[in-house]
Amino acid sequence: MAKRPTSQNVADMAGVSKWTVIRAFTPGASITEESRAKVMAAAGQLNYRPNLLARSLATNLTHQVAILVDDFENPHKLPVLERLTLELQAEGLVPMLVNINERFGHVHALLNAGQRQVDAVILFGTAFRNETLQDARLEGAAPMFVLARDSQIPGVPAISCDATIAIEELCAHLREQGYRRPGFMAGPQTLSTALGRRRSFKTFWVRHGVEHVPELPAKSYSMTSGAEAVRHYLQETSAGDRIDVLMCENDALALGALDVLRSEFGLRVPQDIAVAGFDNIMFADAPAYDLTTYEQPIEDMVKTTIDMILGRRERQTVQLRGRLVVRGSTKRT
Amino acid sequence: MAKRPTSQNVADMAGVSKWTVIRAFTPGASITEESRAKVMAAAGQLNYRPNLLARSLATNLTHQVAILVDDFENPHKLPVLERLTLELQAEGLVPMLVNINERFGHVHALLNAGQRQVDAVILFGTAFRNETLQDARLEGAAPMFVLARDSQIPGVPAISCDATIAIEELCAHLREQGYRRPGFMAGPQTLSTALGRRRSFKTFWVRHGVEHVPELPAKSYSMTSGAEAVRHYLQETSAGDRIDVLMCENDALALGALDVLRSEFGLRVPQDIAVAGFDNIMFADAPAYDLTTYEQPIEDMVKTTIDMILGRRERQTVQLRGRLVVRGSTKRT
DNA sequence: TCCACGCTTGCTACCGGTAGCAAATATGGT
DNA sequence: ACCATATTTGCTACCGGTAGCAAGCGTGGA
Repeated sequence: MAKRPTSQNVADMAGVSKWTVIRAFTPGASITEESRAKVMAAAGQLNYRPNLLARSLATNLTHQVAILVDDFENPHKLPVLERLTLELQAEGLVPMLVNINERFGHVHALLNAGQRQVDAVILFGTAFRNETLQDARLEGAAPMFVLARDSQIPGVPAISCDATIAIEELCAHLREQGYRRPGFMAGPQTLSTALGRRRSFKTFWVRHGVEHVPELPAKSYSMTSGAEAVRHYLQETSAGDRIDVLMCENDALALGALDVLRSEFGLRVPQDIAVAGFDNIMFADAPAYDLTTYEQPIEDMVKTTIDMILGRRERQTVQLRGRLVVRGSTKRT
Repeated sequence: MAKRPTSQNVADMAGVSKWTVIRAFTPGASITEESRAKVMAAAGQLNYRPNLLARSLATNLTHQVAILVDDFENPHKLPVLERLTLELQAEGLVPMLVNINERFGHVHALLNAGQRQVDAVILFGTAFRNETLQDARLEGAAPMFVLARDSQIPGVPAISCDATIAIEELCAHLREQGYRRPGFMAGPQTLSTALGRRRSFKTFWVRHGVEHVPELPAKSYSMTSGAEAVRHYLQETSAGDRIDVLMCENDALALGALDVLRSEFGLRVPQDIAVAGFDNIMFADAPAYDLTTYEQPIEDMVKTTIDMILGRRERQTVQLRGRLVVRGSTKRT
């Protein structure tokens, strides 16, 4: 394969120095129209475009942003990734997608991103331990931003959906519909950065006189875990003691639960039991599910994150307001 | 923020030259255990790691691979992206995710990837015109690979699921179940690279004496388009003339169709009409859908692509065999 | 006519590595 | 002890740009 032409090649052809070539490609640089035309003609012939790698090395700016993701099971990731890539690209930033898993952990990924000199790292909904991000080796690495999750780490801003408001709105709706025996399905609790949804949920019901809120623990944030969790709960609980509304930490769990409630236990939703989720994934809207849920302000979150990355906004944790989406799975009437 | 240390900084601290520092970090380089230890001690102190940008510039290898995606509506993208990122990372390659859309087309993306000196570009299921990829400006750009789609472009290998075998297997199953009035729901046909699924489907039924195979055109590969397409078909067709099995070009279309068949027209699946899809997305397995479908050999496709990128396998178009997944939506018995 | 000034162009030094040659040092055989 | 050979280390040149200074050039005013 032919080697890519460099500014020097273009310069030779146009009969100018390589710096003049560079200037022709630098907006606002000092160059005559005549030289620019000569350069552009030669560049067009040779099919020249500046090497961004070399530019990055010299300017110490790569315009690359790493996005760390660890849960590809959740369909919610897709629309956020779409938005994130779209908006990053609109700002001339290039998204680097990093798959976090057992073999490729946060520290590994962050060190790697650092070596590649990325301008910023977005931890998109990944489950991390606070200590991990405070690893000494990460000193002086690229600035980090936590998206769609909490973060207690000083200096690492989190941009997420305001869980307190969200859960208040959701619960107010559930109470209004007459539900009084709430249960909560929670994802893995091993991480200190667990979402505040569970806490807000309990707080609401305690305030309204419901002391005991059963918890259905799920192994992961997936449909199958949601199915398992509700199956286990129903097998262990007598019909009389059963909850009448199940709030799930996200839609994936909720949809898994819904399937089991209906197809395995023959329960009617929402007559026998209501179900609500969080995220408003595409399938929540399908007639087969018709799930009440809460939509995160994706666009707002993404734009806020990018504004912080570009320094157009103060880098600090913010919680943005989402939107309640009421559907059939919680409408008793 | 403190500037990252360079090999020179480490060298000064360890009392050696910067080249010795580099050698300490180069596997198999000629260096004494003693020097390496000195260097590593200093490097540890300073928290030094080689700058991969500089390395890439010098070696003309970035170990970056661009992945072009244009349809984030399809849930099938997620598991493939997971696998792709996982396997790329396992080979020390970094995935760059590029969102292709109206504002950011193929040529733009390819030129950009070229400027960033990526080692390869993967067109993952994107809808492109042949002429686009033959744009003169793309001369000498990074090698391209088409994943999960056909490609007629010479020099651009496509790695996809063998549609002929897949459709043969699917149709054989449908015929065996007694279905004799097949219909096909096709995605947008504007592109010359349309999938071969439709052709194979017609071929099968013509061979088995079914001359007329109605076609249900969908505007895009999404659930809502699938819903629309089937809605339109049922409104236009009298009950007697109706098909008894609907094959959809992918699962997203199939699930949208299923929802409409059941909830809007009160049809029973598979008794009144059977439905089959393609891709085996997560929700195809849900009790609410229980969709018969065909699973693409994701792992095999991804590994083959990477082998070609790394030059471990000849760069040529291959079609790999997937797996038929029979579920309730086509089981009459 | 001459010089001051502004715009344009070319230059050196640099970003942080790699490649491969040459010098310095270590090892071994006789 | 001494030289041949192998290993280790340092060096120059380079990858393809950027930054900012200095020289070249053209123009206008005195």
